[in-house]
Amino acid sequence: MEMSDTGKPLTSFLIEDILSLKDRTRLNSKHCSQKMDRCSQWREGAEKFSEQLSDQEFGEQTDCLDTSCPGTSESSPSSTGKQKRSRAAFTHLQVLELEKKFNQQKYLSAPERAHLAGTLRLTETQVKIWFQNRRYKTKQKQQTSEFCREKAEGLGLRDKLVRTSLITSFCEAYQYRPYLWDYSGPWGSTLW
DNA sequence: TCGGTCAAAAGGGGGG
DNA sequence: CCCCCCTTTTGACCGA
Repeated sequence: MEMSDTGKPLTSFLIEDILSLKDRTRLNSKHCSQKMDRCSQWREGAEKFSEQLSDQEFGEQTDCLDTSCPGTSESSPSSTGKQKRSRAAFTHLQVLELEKKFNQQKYLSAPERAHLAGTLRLTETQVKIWFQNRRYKTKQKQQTSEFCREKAEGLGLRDKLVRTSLITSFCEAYQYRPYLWDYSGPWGSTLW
């Protein structure tokens, strides 16, 4: 189990990050209503894993990884002829570990990728594509933050109503995309 | 059950 | 090969 400088498992920080979405989604609930449940999936998932990890060290515990994940098992071409493209739904734990690694480094070498894939019971391609997509999402998020900050700066502090309106628009646009929310974003934590 | 919606895994083009 | 940059398609969920 990899530890942070403070001695806490790195995994716990990820869980804290995900759990922090709880308060934000609650703040956005007046815009969100029904779609709140999608965010709830993340929260509930994080809470469940938080409980799991408090009971047992993750370490070499791999049997809790969902091997029924469609993408992890080699999908042999069906005899029906036309092959339907399948999209694997990674488990929360797989995503947690991928996120943990991504927090450490944005790019993986081939050996690192192979090791991670083996640990998570994913293919190397899946890990590669996941990192690729994740980098793209991060970039999108940064661009969004950048854009919104420039907007707010352009308005200055004199008109907080306008700024609030902008922020509200932002929240409405990205309420269903938690990964786009910048934790230490341009408006800081006071916004949330 | 069915259609709408969303996130995200995978596809694919272009470049080094 | 792998990367970025979208785009497509799928799986999961929800309300009616």
